[in-house]
Amino acid sequence: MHKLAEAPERLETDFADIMDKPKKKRAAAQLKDEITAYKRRRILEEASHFFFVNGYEATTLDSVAEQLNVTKPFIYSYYKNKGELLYEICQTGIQLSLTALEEALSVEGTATEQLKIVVERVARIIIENQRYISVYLREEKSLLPEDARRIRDLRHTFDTKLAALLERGKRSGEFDVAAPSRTAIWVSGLLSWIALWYHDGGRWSATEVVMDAITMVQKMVQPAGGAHV
Amino acid sequence: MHKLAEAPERLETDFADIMDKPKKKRAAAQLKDEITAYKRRRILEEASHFFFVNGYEATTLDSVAEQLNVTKPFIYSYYKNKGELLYEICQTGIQLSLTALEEALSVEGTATEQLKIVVERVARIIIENQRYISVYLREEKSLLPEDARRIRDLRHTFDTKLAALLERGKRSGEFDVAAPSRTAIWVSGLLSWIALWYHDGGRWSATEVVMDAITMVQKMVQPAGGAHV
DNA sequence: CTTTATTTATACTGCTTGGTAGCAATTATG
DNA sequence: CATAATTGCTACCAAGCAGTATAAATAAAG
Repeated sequence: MHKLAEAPERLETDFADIMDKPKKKRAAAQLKDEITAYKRRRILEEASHFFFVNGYEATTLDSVAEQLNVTKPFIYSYYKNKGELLYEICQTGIQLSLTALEEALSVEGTATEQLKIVVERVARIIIENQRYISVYLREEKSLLPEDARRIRDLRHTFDTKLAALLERGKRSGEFDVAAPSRTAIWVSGLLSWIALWYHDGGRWSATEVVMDAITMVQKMVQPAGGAHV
Repeated sequence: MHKLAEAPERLETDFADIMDKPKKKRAAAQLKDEITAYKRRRILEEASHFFFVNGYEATTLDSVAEQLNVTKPFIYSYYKNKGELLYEICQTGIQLSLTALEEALSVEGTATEQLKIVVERVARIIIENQRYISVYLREEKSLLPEDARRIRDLRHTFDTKLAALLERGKRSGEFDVAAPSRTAIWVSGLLSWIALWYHDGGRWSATEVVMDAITMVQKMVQPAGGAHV
């Protein structure tokens, strides 16, 4: 389930330090960093689970530690406090969505084709990372103001790039949108809503939800005269 | 700002008691009940404000009391505990939306006309009662299971009635919706999203948001061949 | 003007929990 | 194997807060 090999996200390596030491030590240091990163990820996963199920304030770090079969000070040696944990969770969720959008936008195609790919990929990412994203949507008020700000900036970037795509489709005549920047917010809202609403093992499968989302968004931008082909 | 005259919602009057007493006493008892109801409303308002801004768990009843220039035991003489306050807030928000929907549905007209009225009125109610509704969306996990259940039932009623309207429009050929019950959920989600996203004094006015919501929903149900007239 | 009932405040408790100081165990190093 | 360094744990504290027992103040009743 959790392969250690699976790439730590951030190796906070000290370059000066690395260059000073022989190869063996460097390799050892890298492995250690990977292990550290892995531990951080595991803590984050379990924390996000509890935050998702019980809410941020109602979750005790003792319960998170217990789930990991460690103790609270263990967590504190990897994160400076509870708030940092929340920030990482929220940031991760939004960053993943933004990355998914950017990757989808890099696929060549008409605005219509691109929009479909965007909605499909982002919706999938949102479902896969539901915990992270819904924790963000619910607990934004628990973030430190500067942390909340940073994440809001990411969301704004998301909306802006989406708006640019709609603008392109509008100019090409594929879409009928009065104000692309405003429509982008509704589309982005529709996608976010999935995180709050989707329930694993619920009435509808992930695939059905993704397909529905595509249909809904297509209709939201479709010209009154019918879909562009 | 807060007129006492403005009708208490629930007069928990004991009828047997009332019938036993002369008119004067009955009138006095009624006034007392109105005052009690008013106090309850004021507590609820301030509590919802704090829950909205800081979150449920992060809000202390001492701070709510201070805002009202009373003390914590005062609150406890009108609500049995913090959880009851949360329940009333969440319930109020969803009940208002449902009532708005039902009233809108009682207006005669084609499915297209009715849908427009529904979206307009519900969106307005959601904006006006944003605090109550967004507290519900964010703090559902903090509710007691049975309370959460009761409110989910209200939401389900909402979605079902909305689906019936879409079904009617589908049969009349006004709407193009593959599965009304599923589309209803997206529409209901779009409306709920307003509570999380709208910001008083933000970039867009309440009226603009309502108009946008109408447009979006109309497009979501509009047949590929263009809007029905 | 008493007396009784109601309403609100004072003052407290018990518990939870974020966070930490200092110790034990484990691992790496020469 | 001895020593150094890292990593994790035990045991604790201080603060915050939901909830309450009880007294004071106020209003109603006679």
